[in-house]
Amino acid sequence: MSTISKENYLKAIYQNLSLGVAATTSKLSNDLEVSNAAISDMAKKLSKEGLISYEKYKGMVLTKEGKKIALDVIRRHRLWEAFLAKVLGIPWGEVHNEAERLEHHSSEELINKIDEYLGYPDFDPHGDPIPRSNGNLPDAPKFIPLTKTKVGTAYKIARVNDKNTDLIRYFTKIGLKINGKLKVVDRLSFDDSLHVEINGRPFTFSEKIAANIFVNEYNPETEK
Amino acid sequence: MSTISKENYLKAIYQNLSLGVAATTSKLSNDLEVSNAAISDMAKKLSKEGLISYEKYKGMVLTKEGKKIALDVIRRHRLWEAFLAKVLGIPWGEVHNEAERLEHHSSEELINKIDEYLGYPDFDPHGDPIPRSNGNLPDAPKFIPLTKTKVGTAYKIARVNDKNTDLIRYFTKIGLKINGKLKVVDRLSFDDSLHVEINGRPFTFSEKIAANIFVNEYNPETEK
DNA sequence: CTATTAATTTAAGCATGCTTAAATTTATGT
DNA sequence: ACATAAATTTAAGCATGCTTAAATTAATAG
Ligand SMILES: [Mn+2]
Ligand SMILES: [Mn+2]
Ligand SMILES: [Mn+2]
Ligand SMILES: [Mn+2]
Repeated sequence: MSTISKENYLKAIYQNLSLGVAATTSKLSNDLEVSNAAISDMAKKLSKEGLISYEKYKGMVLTKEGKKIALDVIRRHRLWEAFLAKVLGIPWGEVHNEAERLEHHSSEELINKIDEYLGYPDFDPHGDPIPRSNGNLPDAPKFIPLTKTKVGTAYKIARVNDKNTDLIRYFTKIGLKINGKLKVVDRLSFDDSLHVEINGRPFTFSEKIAANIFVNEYNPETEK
Repeated sequence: MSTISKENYLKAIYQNLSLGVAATTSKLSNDLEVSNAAISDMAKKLSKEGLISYEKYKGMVLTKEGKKIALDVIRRHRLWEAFLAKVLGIPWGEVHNEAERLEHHSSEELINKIDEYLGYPDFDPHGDPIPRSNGNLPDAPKFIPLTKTKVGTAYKIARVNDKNTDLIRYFTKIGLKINGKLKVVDRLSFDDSLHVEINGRPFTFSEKIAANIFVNEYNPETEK
């Protein structure tokens, strides 16, 4: 049977794998903030239930069934984020934490109602794609982290990491938002910090911040 | 610390006491669908935490602190019910089950946003009063169960039991709704079943159904 | 008042999901 | 290749919230 804990493990495994990161014991231990022993323990259970494939000392991979559950949790999470932001005006930096709990406690009917209410959105407030009820992900333009951008080029914000409230509050403060424009002015080789321009105003991002912002090349044609 | 289980126990105790029913082991065992032993067990814990006062073989009573938590859970429950019904159009018979889970997983900020969004409503979709954030209950006209009504008199529906989806679906089907009008036509002494009229149409309610509908005397002055 | 029944509590045990500490396996540097 | 370090698993144990079965207390009928 699927429990809250199992849903969270499957989600964490999926999110690592989808970023090309191996779902190892220590990585998941770090992500889920539980001991390595807890991960090992749960790996056995999930494997026995056919939700992951797992061999001792190797990482974990989701089975078809496990992936289905993971995507469904992510769907519920992102729809809640979108819904809370849109209907209640909860800031995009705060919705993640609410969704983190609600995602485990909403019926399929409720989630589908939310989906319908929002007009079947493709993306959540942070630019993350919302899995459809059939388990498919909407097509999305490939984006790159700000750390891999070219100096002197303009970009469009496609996605930000949604997990840190403070960081997103800062984004709001400086006018950085999804689909907004950002120009990369300079990159300091000393620490890879980045000088950028948003709405004509200059800001400096540490490499760590830049790694949490994802962009596409800016195409003036598609803008108004 | 307060957990989901403890919130449910406190809520069940409150709801019994507020109906004048003693919160005994067997009553709570029945309400919460767990064994008597589980109730006894939890009673000790809640008592130790100062949330109820409890003596073996006597019933349980909420302390001030316990009552505060109970009212807060009920507040969250009823605001969720009202919100889901209003925003997503979820039928009033279905919202209870959703709220039963969401009530344990929403931050105070979220609940207050919902409250604000709804314009600080006094009642939920079933006519139950919504505790305010300060723990007060809104003033409400006292109502009586349909079983205690007088034959030949018209009443206004004030509240229905929200716990049975099928029953409420039936109410919807026959046009019975909160603030709607209902006339008591006859009561059969054989089984205390009730003949009523709603929108000019006749229906018969068993005593059990009648016990789950609460009304005030109908006052044509206050109606349009 | 007492015998029987009903209600409640106690006892023992189980599943889940954690923990820390010890043991084991794998990876790495020389 | 081999010693050491890092990662992982195993072992033992704990808290929560249940269960069933046995023991105890309270209520009730005669
Ligand atoms: Mn999120
Ligand atoms: Mn998001
Ligand atoms: Mn309800
Ligand atoms: Mn209700």
